Amino acid sequence: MVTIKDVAAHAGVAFKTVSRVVNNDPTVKAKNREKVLQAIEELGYRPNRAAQMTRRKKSGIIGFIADELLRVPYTFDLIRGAQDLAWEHNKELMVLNVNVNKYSVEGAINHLFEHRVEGIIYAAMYHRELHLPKQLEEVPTVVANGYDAANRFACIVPHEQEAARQITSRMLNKGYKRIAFLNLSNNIIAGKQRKLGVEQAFREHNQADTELYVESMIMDDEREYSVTRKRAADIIKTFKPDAILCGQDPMAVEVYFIAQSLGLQVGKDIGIGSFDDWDIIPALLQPALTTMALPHYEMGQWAFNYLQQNRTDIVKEFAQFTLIERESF
Amino acid sequence: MVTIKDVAAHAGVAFKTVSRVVNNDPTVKAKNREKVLQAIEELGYRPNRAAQMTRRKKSGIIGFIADELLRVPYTFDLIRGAQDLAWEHNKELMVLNVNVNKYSVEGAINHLFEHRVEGIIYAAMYHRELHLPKQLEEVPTVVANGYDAANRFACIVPHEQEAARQITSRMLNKGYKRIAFLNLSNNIIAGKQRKLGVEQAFREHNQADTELYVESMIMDDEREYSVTRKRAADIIKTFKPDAILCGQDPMAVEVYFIAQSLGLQVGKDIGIGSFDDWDIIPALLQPALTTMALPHYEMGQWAFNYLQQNRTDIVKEFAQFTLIERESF
DNA sequence: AACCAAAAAGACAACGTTGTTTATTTGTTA
DNA sequence: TAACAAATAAACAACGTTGTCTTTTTGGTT
Repeated sequence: MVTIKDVAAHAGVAFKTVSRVVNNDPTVKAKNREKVLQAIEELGYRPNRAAQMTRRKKSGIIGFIADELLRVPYTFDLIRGAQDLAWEHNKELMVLNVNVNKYSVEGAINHLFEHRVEGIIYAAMYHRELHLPKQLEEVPTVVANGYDAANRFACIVPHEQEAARQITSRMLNKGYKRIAFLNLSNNIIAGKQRKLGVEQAFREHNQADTELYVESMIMDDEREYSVTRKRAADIIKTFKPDAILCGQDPMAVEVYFIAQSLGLQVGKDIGIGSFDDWDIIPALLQPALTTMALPHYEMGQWAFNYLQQNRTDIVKEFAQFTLIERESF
Repeated sequence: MVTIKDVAAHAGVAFKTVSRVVNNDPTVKAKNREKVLQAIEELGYRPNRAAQMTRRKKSGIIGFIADELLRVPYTFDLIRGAQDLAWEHNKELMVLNVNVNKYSVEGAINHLFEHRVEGIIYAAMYHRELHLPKQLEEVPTVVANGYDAANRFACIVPHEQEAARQITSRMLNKGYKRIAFLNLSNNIIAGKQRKLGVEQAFREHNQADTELYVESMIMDDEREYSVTRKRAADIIKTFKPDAILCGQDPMAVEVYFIAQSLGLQVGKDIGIGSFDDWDIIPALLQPALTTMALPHYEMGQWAFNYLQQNRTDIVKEFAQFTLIERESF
């Protein structure tokens, strides 16, 4: 590979002068700068980051640990959010996809430490409490889409309750009166907090809580989908809601099928809303599904910025969902 | 940060001895090795990769350029496939997500070159011909899920035709006789080649081609979904197929809705098959959708192995889809 | 105990940069 | 034109490793 010395020889200057040009040091005369730039061009010189790192004692690398199963499609936006900013700041994001069965989180951290990362973003697949290894305390760390159980690190999580309040409020404003909320499991944070948000909206609208039906459902497993569908059908038949709020878009798919089977036209006979903005699902449904989009991209950005600004305050930041209005209610 | 010299001082040996221990050099006496290992443990020493890189003149980093829109959920498996192997070989994967609007491919390549990557995996979002920058010729490069228009690099692509042949053959074997193939656009490779595969299966089964109806549809845009759905309904009514093969799983969702609206029970009154194994969609549908899974993980692995083995042969490898049998036909 | 070969450990240079110190060139003023 | 300060360029050390060469230690043989 071409080194700074090759460029210097080619341009007929000291190699330190080349270094100055590369680093935009203003104390290089225009004529020499020109010569050097031309030599760089001709030889195709590119600075060696590893050498820069050793000398500067800064890596310019931010570690990104992607918690276990980054299968949920939109979580990739977490990476994109961080990476787009990293690019702007001329830093590298080193993404390690941690699979509990294969390489442990500790292993990933070790890797990153060997690269002398300037900080670590730990991103969880879904909003949850995390028990993070002590090692992470050695380097600035920020958690995205989850929070540290021991409250050692700053974090950003989706504002579940507010999102639920907003979409429910929107439904009530549109005139829907009787809402069935097919919530996620009550064992996970999203389920717990969204329920609070829905109830809050009902209170704020002075809506009788008898007009609200909440049931928690599990949709973690393929085998449970048909159970979900049957149960949802029962609820529609017995509670007779004029709108259904689904805990996540995949559940909305089930509800659309039920609605069709019952001869109910979504958006007309029954309103449907949801959470996530899961990949192409909302657009695929007809009418297209109105849903609260998870703020993954924003969380990725926030996490990067937190590190970039050398912050050390242990905050818990809430990221706002975005209401994506389509035609389902 | 703790350096090799700190460890040496702590253990009371020359720093070179520490280096030997770290690199498993057998010419270190057990007693010294013990002392060094203990010092490493006590001080929490971790080798500095950047320093190793400069001295060894090898980076141990493989670049991974993720073509524009890695939004399609399962394409993340390409990264996983490569990264899992990288991990095994104690190498780092440096993933750059290239967005045509923001940073160009050239910019990404420059970044990677500055890190002195030992090779580059260029992964396309969907199977297509690529016009890759000349710069890539400077370093071992392999293309995944696409191929270089100028045939300068080895590549691996999904075996579209064979996949189509297999699933069609499976349908015919199961007794379906009259198949409507709602193909992807004929302008893209997957569309073109899958059509060939379907036709091949028909020939191999001595099935009259009048029993096959093929129509290419575009599903690139939300606004086209309802068009797709209407057109598909027409085809079912006029061609009266006993099975429908969909060009991609999202299209199958549309077809399920149509089937339900026509009172047809999927898997009984009409068989449905598809391509992609797109995220949770196949499992979400009821009955669950039988589909040909795209071999993204395998392509990622193959690409890494190609580089790892220092191959230079310009091959075009075909990756086999996997038939995921569920209950839709 | 002296010798010697083999094993082990140490010393020192090198990798490609940048930081710091020193030397040279340039331009201005007397 | 001599003097001098400021601007520019060069020289050299340093970053944390590993490669190479040299020295020391070890243990077996005479």
